Amino acid sequence: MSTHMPQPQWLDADEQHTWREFLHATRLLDAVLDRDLQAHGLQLSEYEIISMLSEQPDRRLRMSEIAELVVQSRSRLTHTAARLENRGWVRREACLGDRRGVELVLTDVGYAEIQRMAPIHVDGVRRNFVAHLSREDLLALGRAMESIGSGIRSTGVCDEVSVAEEQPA
Amino acid sequence: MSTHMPQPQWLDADEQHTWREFLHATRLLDAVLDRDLQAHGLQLSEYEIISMLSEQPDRRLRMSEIAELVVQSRSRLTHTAARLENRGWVRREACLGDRRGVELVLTDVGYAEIQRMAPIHVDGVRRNFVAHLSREDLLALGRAMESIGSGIRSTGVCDEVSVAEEQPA
DNA sequence: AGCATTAAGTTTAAGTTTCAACTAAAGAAC
DNA sequence: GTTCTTTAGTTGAAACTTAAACTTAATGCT
Repeated sequence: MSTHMPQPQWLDADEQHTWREFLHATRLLDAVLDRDLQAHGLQLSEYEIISMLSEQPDRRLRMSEIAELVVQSRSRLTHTAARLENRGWVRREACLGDRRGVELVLTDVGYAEIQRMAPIHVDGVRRNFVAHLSREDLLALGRAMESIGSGIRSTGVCDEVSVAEEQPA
Repeated sequence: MSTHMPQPQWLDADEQHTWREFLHATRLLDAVLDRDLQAHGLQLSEYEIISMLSEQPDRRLRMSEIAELVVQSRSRLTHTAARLENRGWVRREACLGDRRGVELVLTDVGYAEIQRMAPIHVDGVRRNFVAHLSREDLLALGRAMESIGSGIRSTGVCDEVSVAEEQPA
């Protein structure tokens, strides 16, 4: 190492290329998946929340757990939950054992809704994502993303969007 | 029910796992990269625009070209460009040859700004993304993302967020 | 040429997300 | 058992993004 990182260590051609394509592809992917759901009146970020709930045995999850799972700030989740609640797809319930806590519960209407959406969404994921990966690549990608994810979680997105230390100037 | 698509073809365990990790990792990645830039007063989406401009030989690009490159709606780009213009980092110029067109030009101040940001951003990309990929995985990922990207571009994000046909009911 | 259509950008309002401040409860320290 | 700190979640305003309507110019068609 050095006293202070003289060079920022640029990306080489392959690294740069992969990063570019990755960024661009993820943006496009988000856009199409979102658009397909929006055509049925639901945002991808809302879908993700409901989807998480639907997979729980009791169809309920604490706000803070959801926030971590879907990588949203607590504040954002509060607002989104309010919207979903207004549509009658989820319900807020006090959390037994921790009186600060709130659980989001998927209603029957909400459950029906996700059942209806899921095939549409999955089809989009298959056509736009899975279909382009060989089995081998699929597995390698899974491992890579796992590693990237845990790397970030460990070095801290911290809370919310986290406070980065300001450089000493 | 219809004659079409009897089963939606669910994802198998590997596919599901990879998709989950992918979605989660990309969200985290976006969050950390954005946070690192925000600490210096710039959003990732703004950075991307300026970065594209800085790579052009004449540091200029048409609005519509930028919009495609960074996958933003034209409207969003108009607003963002206005913000950047207010900070003095870009300038709007009429487009010779097409009087509807507008070009965004990176100012010297904007150029200096991106020079300052680039090392920070690249460092984040390296630590949180590149560092987790073997050379082999890196290349495979590059190819896969290329394929995903062109797949989506061909089947149409279309314009803006595109209009999906409503199902016949 | 003359009219319809498409493309490039902008605008305004509505919708969503972020940011910072806030309430309330749980844990820790003493 | 207070007091201090941390955690959970909400709130309201500001910032940003989206959606739809609109302006202007380029293209196509006849």
